[in-house]
Amino acid sequence: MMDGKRRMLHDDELRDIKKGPWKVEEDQVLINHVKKYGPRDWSSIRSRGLLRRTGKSCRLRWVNKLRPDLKTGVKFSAEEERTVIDLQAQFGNKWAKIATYLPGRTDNDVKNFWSSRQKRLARILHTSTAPSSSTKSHKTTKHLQTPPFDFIPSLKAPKLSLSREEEFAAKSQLCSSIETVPFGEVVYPSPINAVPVDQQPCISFPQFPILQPDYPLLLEGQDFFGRLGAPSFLDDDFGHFALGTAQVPIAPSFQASGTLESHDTVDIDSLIDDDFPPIDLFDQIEQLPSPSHWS
DNA sequence: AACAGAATCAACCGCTGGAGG
DNA sequence: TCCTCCAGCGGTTGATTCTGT
Repeated sequence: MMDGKRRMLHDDELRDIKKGPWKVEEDQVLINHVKKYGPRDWSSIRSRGLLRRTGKSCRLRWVNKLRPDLKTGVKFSAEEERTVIDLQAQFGNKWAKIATYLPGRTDNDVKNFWSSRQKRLARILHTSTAPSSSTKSHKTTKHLQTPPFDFIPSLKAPKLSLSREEEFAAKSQLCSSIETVPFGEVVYPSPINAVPVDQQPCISFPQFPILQPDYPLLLEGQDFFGRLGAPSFLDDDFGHFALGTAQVPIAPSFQASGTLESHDTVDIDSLIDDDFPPIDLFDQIEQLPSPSHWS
């Protein structure tokens, strides 16, 4: 419990703290501090009266904005996107860790990129599942029948901080649940079916391979859902994630459409950036059988 | 041109863990 | 051992910019 005097001092300090956008002069002070002392002793900046910012705020400003090696104003390249998606699958939302693999990018950059992507994809899926609520005539949604995506909002990411045992248990549960997915039969290309359980696509999700151009279609389908934000896409629980991974319906859908064969390939870069996810995806989903035909 | 909605960005907040007294 | 301080991290929010209608 603080005594009154110290409490008052604390409140005064709080009142004296400046927040909000940084001015050029403040930046200059901060840069000068770093030049003199290095990127440390952030709280001394305020205690010595140089700035009315908290040490925390100073550090953040330096790390996210003033550091000389930052790629400010440069959009994420396709390669960087791939890296983030891959590493997010490996490490989960460890943005700082992921950022260390991306020169010139901060954890904030990565985090913003990811959340922006999640929002976009969630919106795309939501739009595709609620055609009546949209007044916009979108070429991919206007004909949409009742899509089998009602389960998606209940998806949850695997907790990537799981212990190896927990992860294995979750993976096992995930694989065993595949058979109950309400999309009917699961069709995997035989090479995938041939691999051991713990290497089948439904569970290798967080570790999908470094992508190459002309990657096989069905692995692409798998990767597509990785791109949807695996493993935290729409952020729910791992058990339902089996449904959410939904490489399950996609592969049969592509096959059923008769437009693509399992050995077909797609240009991976076409799935990234502005056109990702491929808008045609929903045309494929559209062709899925209605729930009354599932059994 | 005006507006709405989406996307992006910057900054804050709360929490955690480590170091040091 | 406990307490305090600090650095760092992830989540969230609000402002600004962009884009489509």
